[in-house]
Amino acid sequence: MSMAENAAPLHARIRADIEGAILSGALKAGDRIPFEHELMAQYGCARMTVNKALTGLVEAGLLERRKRAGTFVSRPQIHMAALAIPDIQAEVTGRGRIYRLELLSRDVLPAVSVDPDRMRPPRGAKVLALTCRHLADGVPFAVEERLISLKAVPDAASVDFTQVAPGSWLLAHVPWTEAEHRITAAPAGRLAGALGVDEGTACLLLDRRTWRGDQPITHVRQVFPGAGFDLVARFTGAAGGAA
Amino acid sequence: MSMAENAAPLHARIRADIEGAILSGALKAGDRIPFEHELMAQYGCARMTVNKALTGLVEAGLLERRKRAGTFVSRPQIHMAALAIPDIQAEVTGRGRIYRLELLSRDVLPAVSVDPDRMRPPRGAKVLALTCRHLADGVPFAVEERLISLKAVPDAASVDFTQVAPGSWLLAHVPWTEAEHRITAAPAGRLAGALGVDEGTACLLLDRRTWRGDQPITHVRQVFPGAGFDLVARFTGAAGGAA
DNA sequence: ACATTAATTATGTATAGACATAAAAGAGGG
DNA sequence: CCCTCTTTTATGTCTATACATAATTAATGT
Repeated sequence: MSMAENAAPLHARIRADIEGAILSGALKAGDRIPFEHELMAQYGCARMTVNKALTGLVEAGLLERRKRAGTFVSRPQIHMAALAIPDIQAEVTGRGRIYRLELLSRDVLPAVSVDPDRMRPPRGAKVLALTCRHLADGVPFAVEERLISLKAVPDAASVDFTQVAPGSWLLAHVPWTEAEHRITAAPAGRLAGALGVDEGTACLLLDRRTWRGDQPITHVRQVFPGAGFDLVARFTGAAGGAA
Repeated sequence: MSMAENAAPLHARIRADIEGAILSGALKAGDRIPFEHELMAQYGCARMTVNKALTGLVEAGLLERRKRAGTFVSRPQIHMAALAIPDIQAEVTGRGRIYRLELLSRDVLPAVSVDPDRMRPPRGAKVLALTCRHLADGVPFAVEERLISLKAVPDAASVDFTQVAPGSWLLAHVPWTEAEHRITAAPAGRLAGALGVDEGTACLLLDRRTWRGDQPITHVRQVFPGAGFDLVARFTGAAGGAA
């Protein structure tokens, strides 16, 4: 066979056709797209194949379907972006710089309220409190203060956090189901010394909490001197879909 | 029939069972789950029904499948969060405060590079340059400097931006396909006066660009005095799935 | 005229079977 | 022992059909 046959499965082609029509503006929000039986005639396939394509587009939020009425293009996307929360070590080495970690303090504390208002606090549990400094080429890049619930992550007690960054270790060892990130700007304040900047220097504060079910896992505040670090979020509108 | 039959379709139940097993920790990353023919025996259904459940979990990123080998629980989720990019007016009124908009400047400029490195600049096109101040209860809440491509959005030339916030108007009138957000911390600098704070005050800078296809639409820099504003991102890990 | 009931229609779910495809395991040949 | 070829197996795709469900339209009874 010399012809370059269509490699993509048919349901993916149908899906791509419709997705393209919506993205290009040929189909606008509220428009009705052809009925399943029309599409199956158009593509010469079974209804299940059309249905698979349309079901996928519904899950991706591009279409809405109403029985007896038909299938319609959804209203514009929810205004959200995919924000890559950085693994600091990867971030530093990714810029071709040498990463180093310093453990400034390590304590086991009785569980103060790791989670002030959101979910039930771990009663009687203990908490591992760490302060770390991340360096790039020997220059302070970020300082983090972290609490780890030893009830949720007992293994953390025996890890040598002078070797592994707590964030990387947790990421690899502890799955989480919910996370909250809070991004603020603030002066360096009492961390100015550790960061090697003036007290008034504008810094990016990244507060991050993770849970597994309703059990808190960790709460970390990372402080980046403003000049050295941006958080970047890229978003591809409707095209992105599920993945 | 007095029994409360299972309302959920079977494929959703199968999916929920597996999702639950992964979330609860009964199944860990890398574990193999039963083959399709085992699941169809277990649930007493056809293979297509099992397949639909598993395909959905693959699209949600919970499972990976390899031919001949089987179906496996995926590695921990990609570390991304859904970050709600705020509509400032909604943000202010949502806090029960009175919103007011001031247009500080308005110019039509020849198209300087709206997009320095990413995508092709609009040749010969003109750009609408706006500077706005957002106030909450009469107090400066944010200042934004915005460029709008008049080639992409010719209607913008005739809009009265003393009445409508440019961001809200664009959101309602111009669909976009790609966006990039950059979050930084920086001192207030030359905008200190407009914000009513000291020059050195730590501020949150939100740089935001949107495109439609490869045509730039707008580029805005919004500056928030650090004390008044946080960006919050919530993320529900594996549980959330596609939607 | 109005409420109730029945028919119509598009989508939702499920089935049993078929063939294609990719990857792992096994068999043979050098 | 290494390389190649064949077989096996689980997933990937697709079909044709069936019945369920929800919403609209049409028919009917009072």
